[in-house]
Amino acid sequence: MTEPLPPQYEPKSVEAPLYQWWRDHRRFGPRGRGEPYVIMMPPPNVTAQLHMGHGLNLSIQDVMIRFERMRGRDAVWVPGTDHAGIATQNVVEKLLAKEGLTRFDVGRPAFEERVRGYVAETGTTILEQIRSLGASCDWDRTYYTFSDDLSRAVREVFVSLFDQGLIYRGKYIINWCPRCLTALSNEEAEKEETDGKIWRLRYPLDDGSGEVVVATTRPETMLGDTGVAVHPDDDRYRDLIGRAVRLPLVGRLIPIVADSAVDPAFGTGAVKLTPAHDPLDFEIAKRHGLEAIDVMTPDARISDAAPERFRGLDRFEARKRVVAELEAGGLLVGVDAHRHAVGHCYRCDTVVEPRYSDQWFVKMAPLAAPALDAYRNGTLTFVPERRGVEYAQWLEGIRDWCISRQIWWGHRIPVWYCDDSACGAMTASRTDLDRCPACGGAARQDEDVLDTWFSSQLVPFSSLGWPDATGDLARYYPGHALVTAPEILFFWVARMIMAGLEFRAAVPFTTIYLHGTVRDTQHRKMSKSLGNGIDPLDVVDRYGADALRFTVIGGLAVGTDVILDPADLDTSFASGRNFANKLWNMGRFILSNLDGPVRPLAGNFANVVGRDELALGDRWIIARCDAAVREATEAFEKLRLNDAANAVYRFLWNDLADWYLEAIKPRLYGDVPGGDVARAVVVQTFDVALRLLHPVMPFITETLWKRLPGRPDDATIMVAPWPRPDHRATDQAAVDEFGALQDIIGAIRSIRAEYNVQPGQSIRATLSRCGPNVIAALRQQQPTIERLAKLSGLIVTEADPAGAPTGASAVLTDGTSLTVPLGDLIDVAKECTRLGQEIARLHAAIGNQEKKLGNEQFVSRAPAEVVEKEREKLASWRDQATVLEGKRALLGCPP
RNA sequence: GGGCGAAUAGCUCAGCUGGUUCAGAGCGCCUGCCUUACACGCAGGAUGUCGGGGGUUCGAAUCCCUCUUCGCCCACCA
Repeated sequence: MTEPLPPQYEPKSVEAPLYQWWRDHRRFGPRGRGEPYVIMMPPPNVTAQLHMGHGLNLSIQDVMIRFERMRGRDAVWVPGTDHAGIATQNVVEKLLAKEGLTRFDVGRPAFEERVRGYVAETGTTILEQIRSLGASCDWDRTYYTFSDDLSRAVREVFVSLFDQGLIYRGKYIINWCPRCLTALSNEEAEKEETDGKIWRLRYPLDDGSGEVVVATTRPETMLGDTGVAVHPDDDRYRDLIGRAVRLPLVGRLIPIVADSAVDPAFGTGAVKLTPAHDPLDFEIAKRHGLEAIDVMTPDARISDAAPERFRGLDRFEARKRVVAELEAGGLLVGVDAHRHAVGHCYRCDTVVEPRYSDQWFVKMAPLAAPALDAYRNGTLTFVPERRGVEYAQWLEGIRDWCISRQIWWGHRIPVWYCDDSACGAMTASRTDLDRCPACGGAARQDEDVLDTWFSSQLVPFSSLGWPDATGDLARYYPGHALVTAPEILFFWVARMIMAGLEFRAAVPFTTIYLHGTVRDTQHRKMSKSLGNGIDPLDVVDRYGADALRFTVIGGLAVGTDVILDPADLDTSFASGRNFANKLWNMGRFILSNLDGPVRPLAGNFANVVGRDELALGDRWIIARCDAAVREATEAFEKLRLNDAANAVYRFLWNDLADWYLEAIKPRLYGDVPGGDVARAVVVQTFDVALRLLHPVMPFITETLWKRLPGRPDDATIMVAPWPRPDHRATDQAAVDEFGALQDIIGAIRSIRAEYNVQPGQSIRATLSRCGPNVIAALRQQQPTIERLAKLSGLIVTEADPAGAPTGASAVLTDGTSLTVPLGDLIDVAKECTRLGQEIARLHAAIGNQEKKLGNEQFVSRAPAEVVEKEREKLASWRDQATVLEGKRALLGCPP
């Protein structure tokens, strides 16, 4: 690794050897050292390749991990799991396509084996992809839905909850996806505001003496009506309670019941009851002993329970047909537009059908209570904070969790039923059964599988060897942070917390960092189906992992979305790409100028090189570097990763590269003495900056850092100590003096540009009215000023600029007067205008300031400090204006 | 319908506890430079009634109210 750096920054040639080296050395970080710091790895999508969301997620996590490791903690990733939701569905569909199968070709156990194999295969690839982003995960196994550990844990948990009576089975209205042919949890049925209609239907009384008008948004369900409900206090219907109506189209006689769940103000105040297809109807019907008639097949066609002419019709077809027939029969009173929330399947977006069905549930209230406490007592920290409110609200209103699914992959429910109907025992078991434990007869396992999140919620401990409580579990549980997208706050995060509290008596992590979504310029979520995605590996290929990481981290305020333009990668990733290149070239420049002796600095910036040997620029860059250490450290600690990244960026580019490196060139080249000190300082500050930046840009920083002098071959920045602030570096005088120098150089450069002075053309400048205390300092910096402002000569004088030659001029904030004689380049009229504008600007500011200070209220009420500062400002501006007016007079400008 | 955010340069966004980094950054734009680390660069520059209106305050991009517009979460009013 000691060959000279290639002149061109080539991401691949930087990343490939390091990646290999990290892997060979298994040196991503310490193991078993210090206090552990654990980040839960969210589900990597094993279906094909990472998407930009993963790129973002992995970058954030890796920054946190690397930061902690450098601070001496044993930071690890706990492998997450691929869940059987959208991701595994994709896996399965790919597998089916690959093997030319249809979903019904395969028996469950055999099929699970194949899924398992495929996942293991692609999982390895995904690991490689994850690492190519620079992610320092040092685990080498995949942990997926069908791993044996997880299967064991699932049974353990299921049986435990079952034995406590927290899992039960029953017939309830659940959300049903007619396309996936399975039950869904409430969370999986995504509500979407939809413009629909509400129909008012006429139901005649059985004796023809009148009618009830009911309102419905799903008229087709009337085929399954078994009653009509009204509010008991509703005067309009009081007399009808207990009577019966003749259900149109079907002819069934159904009762009118009174129930306070009915809102008399909504619709017509009368609700048709379809207990098999609506949760509220179901509740009401249960209270009144009404039958539930399921009029739909699993794929949402009208079933045999309905009159023959409707059978087999799709639900939406049936809706039209029912409405048409009612209208024809004069039974349609009216129809209104109605906006309401309709559930959609989160996997396939099909409209969910509420369906009466026999399913398994988890009783959530007892599990939710401790999880809510953990938030309220401050154990859990959400970043950003407001997500905690969502978390709490969800837990407060939590409903029982439907965990059974009728899909053809997943963990089977570990319950066995006795074949003998006389026995009828139902047994939950950790091991497979073939006989009924009660009567010894044949037993068969429940056909349904568990909601994927039932297993996913166990990952924080199941992946650490649970139920074995020693080893990794003892060391790494409870963990610390989870970084994920807010979409799965309820699906996954909340449930992991509940499961952790229930089975390990501790929350699995205390910090929950919820990052934003990656979107395109139209603010649409990036997705494969829309084709607006950015493949992070493509970005890595073009610009490098460091550029990708810097772009997303630097442009990411906590909890906000990241907007990237898939059509213009060059622009989207420009900040990271440019910075990577800049850093590379800074490294090349510094490393190629270390030929002379480099004296080490002890500690961060201390004094093997004596303080009196340091030049102003040295003291300044050391102070700036120390400030960057403080800023970056604080920002990382607060998880304000963008602030941290940008703080280091500013230090490296705006301070180190733009000013310090330029300032020390003569010393480095040996034109002036002090090269060894300059080398010591530049190595030291660059080293510190590389370490600060390493969490964000691991590859370039490692590559450059390893080549700094005095590094053993196997040294790695990954475990280099995190820079600490050093009070000895603080040097306000140097910051002020160097700042003045920057102002002077800036003013001269402005004049050069203003008058189009060609770079080759040498000019002179005069600084006058310098205070006696700064004049010595300025004279010392004269060569630096001349160099950076491209002057052929600089006169520094205490005198007033009286009699100064004609030239362009400016005044600095401390009242120093700058004059640049330009000979025939000068345009007196232009200069007069320029000065006039500047003076006008100052007068305006002076006017405002006088008004402000003339305000008795301000002077008496504002803190003395503030008032004093404002006075100083005013004095300085007046002084500047006076100087400029003098210059104007000298030029003979018209007043 | 309930809860919560956001609106700042052409674009994407910082601006944390009201007052010296208060109007900023990156990209884009304009002018001049291939200055031997870097043209993915250097130097200089332009651009904003900080969404509208009101209030609190000596002082508001920042705090309060209100309106407008977007967004997120939740919700069995059929």
